[in-house]
Amino acid sequence: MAVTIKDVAKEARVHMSTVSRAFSMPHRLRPETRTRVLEAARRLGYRPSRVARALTTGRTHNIGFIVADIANPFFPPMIKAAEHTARARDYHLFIADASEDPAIETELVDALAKQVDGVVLCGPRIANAKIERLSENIPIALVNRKIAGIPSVTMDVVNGAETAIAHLLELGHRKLAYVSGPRQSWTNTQIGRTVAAAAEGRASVTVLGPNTPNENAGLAVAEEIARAGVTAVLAYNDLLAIGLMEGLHNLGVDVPGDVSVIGVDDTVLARLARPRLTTIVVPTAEAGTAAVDLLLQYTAGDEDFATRPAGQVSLPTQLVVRDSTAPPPGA
Amino acid sequence: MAVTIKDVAKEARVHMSTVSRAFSMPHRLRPETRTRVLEAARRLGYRPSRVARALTTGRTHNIGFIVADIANPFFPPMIKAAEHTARARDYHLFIADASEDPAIETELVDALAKQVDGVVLCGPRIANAKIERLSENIPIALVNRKIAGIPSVTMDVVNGAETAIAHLLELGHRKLAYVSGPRQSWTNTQIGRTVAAAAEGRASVTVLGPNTPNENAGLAVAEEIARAGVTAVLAYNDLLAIGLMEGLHNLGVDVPGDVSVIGVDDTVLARLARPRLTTIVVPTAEAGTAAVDLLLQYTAGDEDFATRPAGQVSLPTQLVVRDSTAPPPGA
DNA sequence: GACCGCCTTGCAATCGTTTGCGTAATTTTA
DNA sequence: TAAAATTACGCAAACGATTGCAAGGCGGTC
Repeated sequence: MAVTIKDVAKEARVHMSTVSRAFSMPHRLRPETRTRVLEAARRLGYRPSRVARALTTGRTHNIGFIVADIANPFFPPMIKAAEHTARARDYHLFIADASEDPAIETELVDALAKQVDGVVLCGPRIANAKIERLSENIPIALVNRKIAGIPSVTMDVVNGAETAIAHLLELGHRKLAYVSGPRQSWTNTQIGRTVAAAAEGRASVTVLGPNTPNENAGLAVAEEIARAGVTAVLAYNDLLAIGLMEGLHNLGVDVPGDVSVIGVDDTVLARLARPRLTTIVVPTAEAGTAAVDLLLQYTAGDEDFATRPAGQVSLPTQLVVRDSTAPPPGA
Repeated sequence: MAVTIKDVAKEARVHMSTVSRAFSMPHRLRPETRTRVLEAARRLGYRPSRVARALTTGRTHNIGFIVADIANPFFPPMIKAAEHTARARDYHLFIADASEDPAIETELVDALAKQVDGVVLCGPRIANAKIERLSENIPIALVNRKIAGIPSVTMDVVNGAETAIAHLLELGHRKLAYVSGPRQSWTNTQIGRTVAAAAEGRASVTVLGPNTPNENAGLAVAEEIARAGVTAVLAYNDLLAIGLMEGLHNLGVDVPGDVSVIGVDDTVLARLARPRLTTIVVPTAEAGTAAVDLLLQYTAGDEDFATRPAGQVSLPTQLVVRDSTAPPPGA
């Protein structure tokens, strides 16, 4: 039914191998035959079958892109950037949603392994050891996780969180809280540690969580925050922060009058929420691009990929102060 | 390197064809051999190669999912639902972002065609005639577009827009505007027509656009709206509506005091914006699910797919009234 | 003018499965 | 218990490309 290399060969009166070469090694053909073949291919509307090609070459020209939750507005810009740069390199992207579940994530890697050249794990919830094991079978690149020997791009949330805490301390806050995210999130532990260290000796820190990083969880944690008597809170991400703000509002607690709130990610939502959310902006699109480039360069060449050096990129973050932070009451 | 059907055959002391059958037609094997094979496969960690399988069967078990703009919050919930239902049917999803460009969209269909069993076009910007032509070569399902003979799921925006206009008329508005979206969008022309028809003889309608459906375009159109002297506007989608609200705010025009604004889609943003946006809610997740199910049922069986009846689904919409609509000034 | 080497192209094996066909083994039937 | 019917499994040819090898043609060199 579909037009194959054989049809083109017949049309151009050459052997299939010549047709193949017209596409993959054009310089090895006499210009005349090359154009004859290409012309025939054009006439017939021939497109090489990536499936068949993959079988012999071992390269599918596909990438798996696994995220924790597509609906989390943190991911779409990253996916978009990743898809665009992949396409520019002549690669296609499988997208899969792991639903914040390590088991699903692992299964997804295994399921995709045979039909991709590598996979990028975004905000993986899998344990390091397991990732290392998986990456023996298939090239893996990480976003928001750092493991020696595995390509990764991370956001410098340490610096971001330090800046955020400094901001709060400067405003005069002395009783802080961290609304933490998923336990398996690398970013989460990074932020948690940084908050503790940065506040050390200057303010108290209550940690609440772990929480699923969505608005409902933020909403649910509001009461606890109100009871805790803290005057400022840093949340694992914008979703939690926004849910929290809504919850506090429902409780009659004023943001930022009674308590200040800071998020992380600077998703579209941060600008839209009222009060507009002070947050740590992370370069998601750049991360997407960097991840596929790192992966592709890791899989390039034909020596065993595991022996090649794995690139590691750290992207800068920055605090953007909006309306959800202010001095504590009575200051 | 990877373990193949041959390795399993050797391990289980049977022919490869038996291994193949152990997976694809287990009932045709003696229970004893079947378990022996399956056991061997398990020991070796064997996973059939979908690539090789695709070559012989002609079915890749992959679906292409093409959207106009991944970053538009309208799409992620749809993609997520589509991916989940596809996975439940043992299919994987290629995602591609057409950047609101018909040429890219067409190219994407062609590029993906050889490695998918069908593609879902979400909010296509391609002309009907071209879609019909493409769908001769590869099964296509449509979201937010209706073409005879092609499976499609559409949102009943006609009813939604009628309700929205009725709402505005009842509030007392007599000078309306429609901020239109992309010219090639089926939804856009549906809404445009409905607005004109519903207002006929009861209110004037100014149409502004076409516009790229994002916040910036909405922001840019604000001045024109202010000058037009209308008291209520329906926008093609939430993004435009929200950008418009921001633009009006900058101009000192009060929403909903001076002009009422209604959006379409009910993305997360609608609840978050201030004033909270009155909008038409459309069932995006259901659409994603329905689209892949329609496509899969369209591609099932082995007669020529073009001869099979194409399912068409219309999903209900509904107006949710929030804070961005009110009676016109002086009413 | 014979030999050598390069350039161009054809030949055929291969990638990992599936599947129609054939045959040996087993069960059913008479 | 022999013949017929059925079942279980092996054989080998596809699927659509890639690629190492070889052969033929050609020009250049001595």
